[in-house]
Amino acid sequence: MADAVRPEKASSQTLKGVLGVRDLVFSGTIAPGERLSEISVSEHLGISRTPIRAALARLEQEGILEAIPSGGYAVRQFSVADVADAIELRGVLEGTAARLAAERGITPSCLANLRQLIRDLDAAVTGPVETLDLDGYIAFNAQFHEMIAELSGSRIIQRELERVMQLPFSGPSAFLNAQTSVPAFRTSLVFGQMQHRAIAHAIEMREGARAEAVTREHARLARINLDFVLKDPALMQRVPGLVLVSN
Amino acid sequence: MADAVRPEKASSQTLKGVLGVRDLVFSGTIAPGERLSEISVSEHLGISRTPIRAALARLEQEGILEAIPSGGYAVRQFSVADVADAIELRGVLEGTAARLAAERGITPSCLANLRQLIRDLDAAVTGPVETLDLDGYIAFNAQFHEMIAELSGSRIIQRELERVMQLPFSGPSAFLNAQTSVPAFRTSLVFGQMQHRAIAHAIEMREGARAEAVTREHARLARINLDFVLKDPALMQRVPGLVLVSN
DNA sequence: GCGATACATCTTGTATACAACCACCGGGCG
DNA sequence: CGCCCGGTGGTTGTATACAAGATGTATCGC
Repeated sequence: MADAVRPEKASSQTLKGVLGVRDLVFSGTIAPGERLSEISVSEHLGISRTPIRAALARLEQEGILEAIPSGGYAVRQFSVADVADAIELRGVLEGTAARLAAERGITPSCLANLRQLIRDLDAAVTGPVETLDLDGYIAFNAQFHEMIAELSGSRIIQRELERVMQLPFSGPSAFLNAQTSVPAFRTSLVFGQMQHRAIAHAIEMREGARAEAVTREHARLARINLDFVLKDPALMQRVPGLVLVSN
Repeated sequence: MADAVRPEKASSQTLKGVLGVRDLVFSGTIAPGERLSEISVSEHLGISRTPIRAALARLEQEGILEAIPSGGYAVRQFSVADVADAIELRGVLEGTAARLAAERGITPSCLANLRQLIRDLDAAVTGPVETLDLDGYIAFNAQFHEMIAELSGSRIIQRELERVMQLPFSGPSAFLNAQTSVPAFRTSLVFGQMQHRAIAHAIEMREGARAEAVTREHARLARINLDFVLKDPALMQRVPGLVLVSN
């Protein structure tokens, strides 16, 4: 999603390889645990082995592939516990980012942006549940979490947070798309937005401990959504990364 | 140090490349911010460009190089604040690992291992400060921190913790080597060991909050050591990664 | 004299050919 | 009949050759 705007070093073929293999994995063409050979991938995508090699290495550090001891890569397999841990980890890191933002203070202009974002999110969830602007909420929600990372004022934390969110199911919007049709879920967005306000307020008031605690708890919303989605196979298929989860 | 025992996928040439470039960077041959071209590195190490390319990509995700927008890599430059943040980050992650270990509980055999490690560390710091077994302490200390990561019972956390420790100055033993000659430092080891005991006790007693808090604070010892080392250029040179720190 | 454009050189990105390694399979020997 | 050993296929690891892009410089025009 946001990865499309990351030129980094992949000019063309390598990027094609990354995207292609990602699709191969998330579409379920290659089963979790299955080994994938450079040559077959390169033939399948019509790209030479060299960029495929680079793409595979990238995807390994991205977390959806794992290196095999004897060489080569296999599709990484996740358990439900892994997903829960990834969510917990995101909560811990975002909580730290929020705490640092509160402790170190943020500039007035940043505060203005933060408040604007809160207003945008408010607008998206205000009114009767039927008229919620879900797409807008998802976009602003992603922006909000991105901003928390920035406000920490720490390149190191920011970088690590970006890394953790690369896992397909640990992002803040991972389970949102799946549940558009579930009524109870929509009201939970309102609750999530209350937490957003609390986080922003804590940062503004420089209440570090509160900012951290609330942000951590906020991430556990994803955990709840995960449990919910797991009960319904139809919903599971709408969460892209969940094909990697075994049991 | 512990990287030598990581075959992963680098059989020979790529590994040589990683080690070679690492040395080039840490020896100060290449200044922070300086661009390093594949061809010059490949000539310098007598290796073809292909494995060098892989090595450079590895070192980028390891954190000591950064990708240049126009292609290629440069030696990453760190500020003192970055180092402090990396230490904070390690504390947060280790704290989480310790909390999870406490909350989820550990097996009796793991507990026995943990206690044994505490005894080993005790033995290394017992007695007059002149006779401290510093090398032993460093080794057991590294083992202790590794064990905390394992006890979390989470592959995800463990993997992330390993990643963060790859930064040369964020490991638990990063500043220990440098200060063998400083008397005041040695007594701080005793204090650190008290924290080790508290962490182990908290995990055993399943006191998650305490385990997390103490482990976080324990990491800040490194922060103190950092401030101390920064005052003395002679000491700075004994911490390998500190050549990457600019101001 | 200054700016812009075109060229030259160096850089990385890509493709392909070769070598080494691992694993599997078959046959022979104990 | 089982185990060990050697061959063979396929895989990844490495080297090199080529193409495309970027950057810096020099020259030409204004």
